Amino acid sequence: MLSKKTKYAINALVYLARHADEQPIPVSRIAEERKIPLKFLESIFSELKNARIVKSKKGKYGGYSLNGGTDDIDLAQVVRLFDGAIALLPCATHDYYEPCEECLDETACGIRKVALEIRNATVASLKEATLANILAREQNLTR
Amino acid sequence: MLSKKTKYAINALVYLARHADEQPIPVSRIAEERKIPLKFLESIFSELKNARIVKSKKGKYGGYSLNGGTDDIDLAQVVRLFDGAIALLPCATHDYYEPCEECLDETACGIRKVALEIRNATVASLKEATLANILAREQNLTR
DNA sequence: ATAATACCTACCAAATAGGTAGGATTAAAA
DNA sequence: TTTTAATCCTACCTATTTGGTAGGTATTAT
Repeated sequence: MLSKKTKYAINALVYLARHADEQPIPVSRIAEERKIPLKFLESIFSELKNARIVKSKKGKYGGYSLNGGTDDIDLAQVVRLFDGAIALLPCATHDYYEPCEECLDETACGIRKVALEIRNATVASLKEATLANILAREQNLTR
Repeated sequence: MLSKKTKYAINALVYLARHADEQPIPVSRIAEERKIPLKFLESIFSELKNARIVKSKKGKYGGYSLNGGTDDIDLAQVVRLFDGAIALLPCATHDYYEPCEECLDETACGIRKVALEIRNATVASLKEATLANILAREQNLTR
């Protein structure tokens, strides 16, 4: 399960993508419209900015905007940023790799093979899910 | 990421599957061989028994054995038992379903569609991963 | 009887999740 | 130049979950 933080982040980014014309948008507006606790969302945007997924404009009439096009931001980036590794097992991740303690031969481990299979499929789906792709899915009700 | 509890459970079940001929097997033996804390593993087996995934024999020379064939037990059952829902979002699960608070039209939600896609693929992989299948993957090094 | 096992109840410490509080800094507008 | 509205920063907080431990009771083969 995704954490609330990740869910909030995704919702906020989709909101930014949907209002790409009127940016920058203040956090307060997103917090209100999407019913997300303001201070919590502020800290989320702080992390999104550090990760260069959004950029900010300070002061009055400031706010956040997407850093890059809606095609450049996908859910794999966001999930990794807030929830860490995507795989079910540390031995099946690329970025957060750790071997299992009692694994004699990792390349022969059946459990790991399942985990790798699932990880590959999940990452592929999450990478395909760019903000543009999510918006397109919402238009296209025939699914 | 799977919890340690789930990982321990999977490892213990694979151990039982691998030694299907010499059952029942005491928890102490699995704990020792797989380096799992004994008391913790005991509580895991208690849950596995409640879920009728294993069966027990009390007293001296007792222990646990698989309840059913190695084809009947798959990772979806085990993961659901210990970690709960498999999907990334509550609105994309069958058993643990909950709507999103701010979702106006769930059937049109792009994020949910991604989550459903991933869930379906993940559940399919986990169901395919029976204990028999895992053992087969370990034999078959050519993957 | 004894040894070895499952089973049961209670407790516990550390980490994580999900926030809140209070302000300092910046920049546009009046 | 003051006001307003925004980001940014530091610190704190509480509840839940995770990953165990402790200490025993009941059961069964030898």
